[in-house]
Amino acid sequence: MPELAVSTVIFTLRPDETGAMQLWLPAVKRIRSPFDGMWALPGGPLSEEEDLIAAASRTLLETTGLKPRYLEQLYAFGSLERSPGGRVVSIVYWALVAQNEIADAYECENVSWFAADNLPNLAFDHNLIVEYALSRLRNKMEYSRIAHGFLGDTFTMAQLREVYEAVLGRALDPGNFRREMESSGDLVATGERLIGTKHRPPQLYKYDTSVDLTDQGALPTFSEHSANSIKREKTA
Amino acid sequence: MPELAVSTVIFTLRPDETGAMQLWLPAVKRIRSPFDGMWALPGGPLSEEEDLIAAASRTLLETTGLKPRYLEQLYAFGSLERSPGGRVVSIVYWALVAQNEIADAYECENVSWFAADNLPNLAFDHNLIVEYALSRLRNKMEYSRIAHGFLGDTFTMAQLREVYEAVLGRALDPGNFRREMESSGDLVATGERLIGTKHRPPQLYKYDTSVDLTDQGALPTFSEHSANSIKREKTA
DNA sequence: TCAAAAGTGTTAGACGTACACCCATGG
DNA sequence: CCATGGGTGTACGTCTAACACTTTTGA
Repeated sequence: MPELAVSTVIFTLRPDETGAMQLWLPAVKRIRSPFDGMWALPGGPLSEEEDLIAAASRTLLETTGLKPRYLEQLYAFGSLERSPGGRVVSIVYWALVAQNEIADAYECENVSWFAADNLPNLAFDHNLIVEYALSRLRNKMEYSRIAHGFLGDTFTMAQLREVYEAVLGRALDPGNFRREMESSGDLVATGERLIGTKHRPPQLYKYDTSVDLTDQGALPTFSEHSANSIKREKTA
Repeated sequence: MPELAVSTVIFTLRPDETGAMQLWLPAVKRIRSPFDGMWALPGGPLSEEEDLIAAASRTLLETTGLKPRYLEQLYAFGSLERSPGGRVVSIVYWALVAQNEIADAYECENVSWFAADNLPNLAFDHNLIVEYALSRLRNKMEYSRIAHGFLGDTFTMAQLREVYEAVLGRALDPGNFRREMESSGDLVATGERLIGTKHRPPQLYKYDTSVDLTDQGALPTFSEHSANSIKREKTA
């Protein structure tokens, strides 16, 4: 019977040299065959007494020291050729974590973070999997409110917009973006302002977690921070 | 290690008493514990030497005698409680077949078709799975061209519209629908007309299979009849 | 000639996009 | 008072929904 594993693509945003936000993800170094020494997505075999999402969440905790702000199943990969030396079916999840929550302690010899657009050759079909996770992330960014998975509990409109811009890879009109977000009903102004900027102090917002719709499919509900919400999805 | 199975939700459209199209799907009668005697989604354990999608396709062939016109992975279900008596992880696919292709021979004591909105209690969590498959079908109907998975090679604009109306559960404006479909570039007029109606004979169309885009994720490509195509997805 | 569906035309409103402009703060 | 981003106003083009209307067939 085929072996069953769970892996997770974990995204966060980090500023690059110019200050622009960029997607990063962690990989772990393999310490046995096949692909010994190569970087791979964090994960491992599914144990008998563990839920799929629990396995993904545990993997994430072990790799980053974090609880995810968003976690969703991506796809089950099971083609015959994907693992030399033995059939493996991998159920892959993808997750968002906030940059400011990442414990530096977890950056070590066996765990390393890479820019998503500058990955090394990964083990197995993991480069393909990351590409697919990226497309899902970008797609979902357009119609759901997952963006705050990258952010702290409060944030300015500009910070929120930077998340969208980094993920979608294009500039957005600040005025239109503001109106769109405000009319969505998902945001609540905290009344406080961010001070210390060298310009007009921006309003701080948080997400409205009171009205937390789940998907129409009513299925992969994840609510670590009530992160989920769906209007409609356009996927593959 | 958990057992690994593949199941498939197979949709087709049948006219009800009033002539309106309705979604139907086949179930198979279980002949062993657990849930002995209950109806369940067609499927079975994944063998060592079989691709996931091949297993789904085989299941479908055994149940309906058909090759699917559309086939896509739905979700991997793996909660601990879903199968009394032993952990089972099910990777579920969903499929579309054309009504006129279904061989009646496959309707027997152990395989029966049900209206999707009038299902019996199914084994395991299969009612939940069908609900999820339905939401995915409805959602995907709005932005992709899967509709012809229910139809023969040629069809009239009205037949195509009936598919949309049945799946989405609402009436669509014939004029606007026509323009939308024509401007999509996916349809080609065959030049022939359907005769024998008691009104003006409608144009017959087929799908343009020359321009067959795959999804942006570039992943679950299925092209039994070049059925795939994606613009954007909105899902859970 | 009538019914019924095929197929075309037209219009009003919603919505997205672009961009001009004022506001509030630090330096 | 200037630079900078925060925040607001507005107008134009496109898309969509609604519906009137003409066309072509069978009966």
